[in-house]
Amino acid sequence: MGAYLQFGCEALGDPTRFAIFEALTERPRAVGELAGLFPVSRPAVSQHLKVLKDAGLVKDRKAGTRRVYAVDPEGVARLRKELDRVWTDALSAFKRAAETWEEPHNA
Amino acid sequence: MGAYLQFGCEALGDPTRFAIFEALTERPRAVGELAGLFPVSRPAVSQHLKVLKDAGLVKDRKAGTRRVYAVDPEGVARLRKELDRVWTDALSAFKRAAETWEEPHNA
DNA sequence: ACTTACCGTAAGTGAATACTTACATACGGG
DNA sequence: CCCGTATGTAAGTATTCACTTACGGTAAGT
Repeated sequence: MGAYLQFGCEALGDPTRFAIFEALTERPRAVGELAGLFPVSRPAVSQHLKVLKDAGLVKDRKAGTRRVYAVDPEGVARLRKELDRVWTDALSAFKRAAETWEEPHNA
Repeated sequence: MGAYLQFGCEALGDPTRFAIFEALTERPRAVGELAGLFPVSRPAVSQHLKVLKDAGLVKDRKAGTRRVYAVDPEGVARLRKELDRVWTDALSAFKRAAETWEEPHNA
């Protein structure tokens, strides 16, 4: 019953952006600190963070002149739940087709 | 601890490709059948299926003149496990930073 | 054998997007 | 105040990548 959901899997599609998110799963970090971890410019990191934030996967907080980003547990839980549904459907589809693997349904 | 993994999250980054994968979580389908479900050409579907197959998320089987694709439970389980680690890290990072996040101690 | 159905791949095109540099803004320290 | 730090945004570029059409190849039906 897909329809197409955008929930945030797109946000993790880019390797650099995924790596930035993964760095935030270690601890909250400022933008400049993140930029030092990857071979991209600081503005590029800012743009990736914007995508992650729009997807609800991270949130930010002002700390003096710096801006600290951290994972947003709410968005993370939501994405996890959506994906868990997909994985469950996938595995149940496999079990269901395990024996009828011989006859594909046609349209 | 990162390094950057490619495990297959990229494969689900594209909406069309994700929808194709989701269609396979319902039941195994032939290429032509999948192409009938989305407003893209059949070769486009073939290319998406190649990406999904290279990521280990689907497998294929010849059935006469048709080729039937189905979810690969092994690759699905692997991706699920990897992502579960990420989600776990994310939530534990949140709990660890929960106290220092809300109210910065005024000084 | 000829034909039809089904599919993968090659090649080329167009659009999405990740990246850069340049600029404007907010904060804190001297 | 002035200055250095830290960041977001704008604008432009370049590269990725999703898509199409064209073609070749295989399997089944007649």
